[in-house]
Amino acid sequence: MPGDTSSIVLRFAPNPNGPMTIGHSRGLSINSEYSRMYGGKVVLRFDDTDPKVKPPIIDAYDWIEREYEWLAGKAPDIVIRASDNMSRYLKCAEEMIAGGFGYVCRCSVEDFKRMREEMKDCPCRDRLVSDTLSDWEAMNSGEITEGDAVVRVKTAMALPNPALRDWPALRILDAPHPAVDGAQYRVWPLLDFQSAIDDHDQGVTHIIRGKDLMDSTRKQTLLYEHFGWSYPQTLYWGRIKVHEFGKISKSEIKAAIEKGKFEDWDDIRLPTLPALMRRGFRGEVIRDFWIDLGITQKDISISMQTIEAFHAKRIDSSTERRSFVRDPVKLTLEGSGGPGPELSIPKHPDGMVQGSRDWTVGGSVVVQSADVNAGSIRLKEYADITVSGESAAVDSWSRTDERPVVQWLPLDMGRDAVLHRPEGRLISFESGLLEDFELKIGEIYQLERVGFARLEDLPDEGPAKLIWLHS
RNA sequence: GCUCGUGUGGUGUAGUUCGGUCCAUCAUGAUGGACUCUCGAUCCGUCGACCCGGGUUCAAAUCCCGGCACGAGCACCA
Repeated sequence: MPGDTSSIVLRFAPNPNGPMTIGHSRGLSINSEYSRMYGGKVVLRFDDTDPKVKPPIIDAYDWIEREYEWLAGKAPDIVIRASDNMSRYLKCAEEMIAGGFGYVCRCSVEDFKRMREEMKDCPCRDRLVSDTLSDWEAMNSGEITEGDAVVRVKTAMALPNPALRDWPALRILDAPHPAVDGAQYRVWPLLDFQSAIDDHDQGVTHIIRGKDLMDSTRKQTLLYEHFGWSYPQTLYWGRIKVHEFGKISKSEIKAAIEKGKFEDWDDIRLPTLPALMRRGFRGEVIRDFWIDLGITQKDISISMQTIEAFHAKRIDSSTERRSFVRDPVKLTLEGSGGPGPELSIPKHPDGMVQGSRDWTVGGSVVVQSADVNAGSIRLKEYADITVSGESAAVDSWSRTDERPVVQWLPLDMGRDAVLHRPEGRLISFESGLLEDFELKIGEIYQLERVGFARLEDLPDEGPAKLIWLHS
């Protein structure tokens, strides 16, 4: 990391207009990891100064703090809401106007766009400071209506980069803010202005952000020069795309939820952090995954499968096994001798999880219907059998030949369960019998020959609810 | 259109600052085999890349010039 790293201050600044998504998780992982490496601090700042186009959701402040902790493994060092700093932004704006490096512009959007293209000064640019100051007051008092004026930072209209030419800093918005008292403010700062002031006020030393914000850095640097501040060191990462999800838009997800296309923000088909949490992903594994990828400015495109493979590898050795027989068929066992009714099966085949699952085998067992077609099968860890109709003859207790090994359950050991599994735009429901041994809500199990799943609910009445994690 | 950024196997990366130690690293993937009473894991092998074209040089992934491709910004969004 460049610059003085003796006591770094980083920041992570989401908009609380929904929970975080997998996209945010990269930014947060990288910021929190750098903070850990250098013994620095992270400011969690809610950039919530657009009550109109991206209105904050009041619950999202808490969601995000929880998600932060889940992913980073610790709470943020400082939590700030931009909407609490409104008076500071307005004061800075006034100072900017009074200092002559900002002005109130009353041109229409189209007119200004044209002047920007033609590199021509806007007529509002060279008005007397006193005139533009009175316009500023009029903006705040309500004499100027929404859309009729904007405060711009005076840079230069001849700048080669069109994005930098007299960029907009504040605008009028007549909309209530859910976290701010009523109609207290009319003029709200845009991101580049708000964030620039906050970074300075909060003593941010390093900014690590997506390279789509490179022009923000340049805009804000120009503003810092006006104020005589020095800009933080800045690092960028490239665009990230997850194949399965494409572009993620919180407002589109919100609309889809309202239309009933998804259950809620934690619908298991969604790329949100609540959905990932619900499926049983572990925050520190997701974090390690992003850190493994590193930060480069290259645009990258990864598959959810890559994340899942990484996750499976990390949790495998600490995840207990359970049997889950889908589409079960009941078989009556006919045979004598054998190991007796008590059976002990390890919680994990390699013994990384100590202990065993103790089964009591009665006269009946269940196997998956697709497995009985093979005729001769081996009930794993138990017996070689040959199926005929609804009964099965035990050929041998020990493994004697190459017949397929199948999952099974003593009938009395199973309880009804439904596995919920995201299948693209749909959710599939697979019913079966789940091994009823030391089940705990919230726990992740590897369902043998099926995959990893989280046990979400274990009602007294009705089937247990399993949520698919990954294979 | 203007501005900025990025190009290394299918995917993600190391190496580029300061040219040689790079017939290019590691992981994942694909594939062949061994092993295994779930999936897998493990072990052995194989496949596969420096965007293109010039230039400088004894020597270029690395430096220079010119293309090309992709991405982002040019919002009264964040």
